[in-house]
Amino acid sequence: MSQTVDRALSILPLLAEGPADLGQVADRLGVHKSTALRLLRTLHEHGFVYRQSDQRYRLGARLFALAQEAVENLDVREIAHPHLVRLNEECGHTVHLAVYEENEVLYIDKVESRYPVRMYSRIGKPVAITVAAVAKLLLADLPEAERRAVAEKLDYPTYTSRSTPNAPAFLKELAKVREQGWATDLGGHEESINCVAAPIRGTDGRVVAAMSVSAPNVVVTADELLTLLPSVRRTADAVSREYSGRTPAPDTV
Amino acid sequence: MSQTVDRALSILPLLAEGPADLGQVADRLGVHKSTALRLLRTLHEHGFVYRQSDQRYRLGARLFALAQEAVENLDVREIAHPHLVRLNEECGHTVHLAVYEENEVLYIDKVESRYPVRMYSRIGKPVAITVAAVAKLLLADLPEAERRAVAEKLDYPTYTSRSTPNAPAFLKELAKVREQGWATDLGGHEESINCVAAPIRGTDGRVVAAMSVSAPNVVVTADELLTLLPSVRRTADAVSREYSGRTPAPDTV
DNA sequence: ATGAGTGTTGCAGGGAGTGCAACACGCCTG
DNA sequence: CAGGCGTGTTGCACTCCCTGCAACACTCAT
Repeated sequence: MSQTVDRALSILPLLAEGPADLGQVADRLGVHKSTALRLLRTLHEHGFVYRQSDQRYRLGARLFALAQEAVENLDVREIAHPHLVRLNEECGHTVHLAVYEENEVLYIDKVESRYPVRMYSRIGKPVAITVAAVAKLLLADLPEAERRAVAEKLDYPTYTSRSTPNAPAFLKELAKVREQGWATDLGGHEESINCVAAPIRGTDGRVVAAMSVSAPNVVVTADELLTLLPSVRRTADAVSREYSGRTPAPDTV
Repeated sequence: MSQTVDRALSILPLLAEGPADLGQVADRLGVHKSTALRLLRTLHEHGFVYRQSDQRYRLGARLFALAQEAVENLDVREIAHPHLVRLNEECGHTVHLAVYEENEVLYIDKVESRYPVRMYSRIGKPVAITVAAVAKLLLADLPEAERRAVAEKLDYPTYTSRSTPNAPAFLKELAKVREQGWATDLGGHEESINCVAAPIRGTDGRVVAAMSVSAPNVVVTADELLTLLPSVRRTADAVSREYSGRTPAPDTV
């Protein structure tokens, strides 16, 4: 919409890949060096990029601080956190909290497993949207039209033999998830990792977030993990109640 | 430098305080609504802001994902992390890693205390720069001129009776820290919390990061905490060695 | 020294962003 | 239901700000 801003913002993901010098930035933006320089300067003044001692640019600290502030302001996260901790204390496995936003699902909170063998994940990382249990719950609740549109647009990488293969299969799975009110991912992302997830709803019943328990099957089998479903659902419901009670106007997140 | 970009970027910290609608954004920027709208649209397209169901804007997920990616790419952090974990296993207290960047010191990694009573802090949060032990180490290593300039410019909030009161006192403290090669914060930020910190150096001997162990004095007295100084220094030195060995060109971070 | 490779700085032209005013919409009130 | 707010949105001229160029400064190699 705004050319200058558009270019400036395009620099950031570019630098996220790693530090780059002026020439590289200019090339990848397709603009003159002097133009890139001025954009970088503006970003620099705001602390969004940082200039290393070797003159190359990389993402700056302010960006990081901003993001932290943003995520801390998410109501659901704040409310859910103690519940996640309690669930973790109860079962010992990794507990995740995720939200949906603009074709992406991402973890906004996490409590680490207390077992030595842990699942790898990180807060802020976009989730494997076609297979993750939390993603299924969040997408299953979208309005029909949007759900179809999103499903069509997605890629369906075959992480494992049990990954969701394509849009129709995904939509079918979403229908099932929507019906039953909970979801699983049994080795669809990583062969040896299983998850079981439940939705968190706002006052209007819309799914605002989803939480899951994940564990590698060297620790517990899929069947054993499924026995945790009731406590996961109980926890999610408790969060829903608290969330609904506290927020007067229901936000999408 | 670039007006449009400048304005657009100013929106982000503004939204970090909380969601805002178009009018509020326009007012605080001092521009016409239509201008603000176009800036917000551009930010939106890049996923930096998100539009809630009530039409208000807040910071978007991409921002968060970007920041995570950025911090994961920091070499020091990657190298230091296992060492921090080991130190935590050894002593049980909260371990922090911090860097300096453009008049700010911020935590880039943290291992939580294993004691029930913990110090509050968060990754990405700017550190109380005039009192924190890690901040002292990072600032003490700046070139004389810059160090003075920064010290003059800072505020000196009196968090407690033992907080650094003003620039001269701070510079004196920095000189001492520089001399001895380690630093402490004994109740300068929170009355009941003590820290002991050591520097991490790059190939050229410049301080690139600092790490600390913190504990409330209900868990250990300041004196007891000081007995950990040798292991903190040992750990920091180990990180320094590994970091120097691995990075061919020394970066400021 | 000499050159290639950087990053940096005026400058003039024109395209891009700006503010205005008018419009569209939802929401409340009488 | 009409009317009146308070929003967010769009078209359109004007002009200002951004752009690309070319020349300059600087640091490394060889």
